Amino acid sequence: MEPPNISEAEWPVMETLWDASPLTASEVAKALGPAHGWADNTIRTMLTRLVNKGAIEIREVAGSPKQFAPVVVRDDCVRAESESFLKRIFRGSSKPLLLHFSRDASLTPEEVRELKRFLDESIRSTDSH
Amino acid sequence: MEPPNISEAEWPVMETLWDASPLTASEVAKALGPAHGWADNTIRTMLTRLVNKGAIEIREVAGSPKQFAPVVVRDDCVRAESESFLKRIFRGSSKPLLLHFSRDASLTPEEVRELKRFLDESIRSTDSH
DNA sequence: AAATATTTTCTACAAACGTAGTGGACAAAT
DNA sequence: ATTTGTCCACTACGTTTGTAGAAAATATTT
Repeated sequence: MEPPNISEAEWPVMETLWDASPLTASEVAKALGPAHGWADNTIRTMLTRLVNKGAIEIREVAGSPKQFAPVVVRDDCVRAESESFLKRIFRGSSKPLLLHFSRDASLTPEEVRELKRFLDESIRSTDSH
Repeated sequence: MEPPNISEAEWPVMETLWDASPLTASEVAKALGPAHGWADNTIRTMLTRLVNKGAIEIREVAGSPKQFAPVVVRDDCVRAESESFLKRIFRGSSKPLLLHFSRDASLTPEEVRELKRFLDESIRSTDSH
């Protein structure tokens, strides 16, 4: 099950549902807050489209508003988007990507330590033979 | 000058021109090769649209096919896309992004060293005062 | 010049996106 | 029950994207 394409505007909606679900449409709207300046109906439209895409599903609850919950796992969507991004913008090559994002990362020293550990591990697992 | 939005399909065209320019439409088509399976006219349409977006420009040459050349700098486009990607998919937070892409990066030990240097620098530039 | 190949300009058209309005259905409050 | 508020199903509509055909304008070859 390839995760469906989630459009730019749809991402915040998905994030909301990944953070907490199931939620009714108005709960989603409340969670998103006024920051986006979206009319309620806009959010409902996005929810409908996400249902059609198979990204989320409806939970019918007798006598009360419908609820929505993710079907696709966030991690899968992140992976898919990341892969496509890597290919498209960095020609599929991780190193330049990592360099790019390292430059402006403004991480704390602990975060840097953690990352370096990861990098070391990625070597070890690579040159196994 | 904010770089204009370059769509998914348009990126390979831009890359071609960033690699070598100016090129005529058919040179672009040749450079792209048959891999994409695009009709020539498709490529021409993309070129026209990129001109309209201000991403590339036409160099008129009397008595021979028009040539196209980038107006926007690759690095600016990469930066813009990267920022939007970081915000959208990783909630603006570099660390998870770096972790994600480190995992499957399969870098050589030298590359890892280089990256670590960059990470260290990003600390230093942060706590400067 | 006539025929042929190439280039360029227009037009097309469906799917996806961003953004929402309308109007009916249903539930809650008076 | 009537009003009022909420929810939801439909419809709308301009833009961007992916993909290209048709036809006119030019250039090239014979």
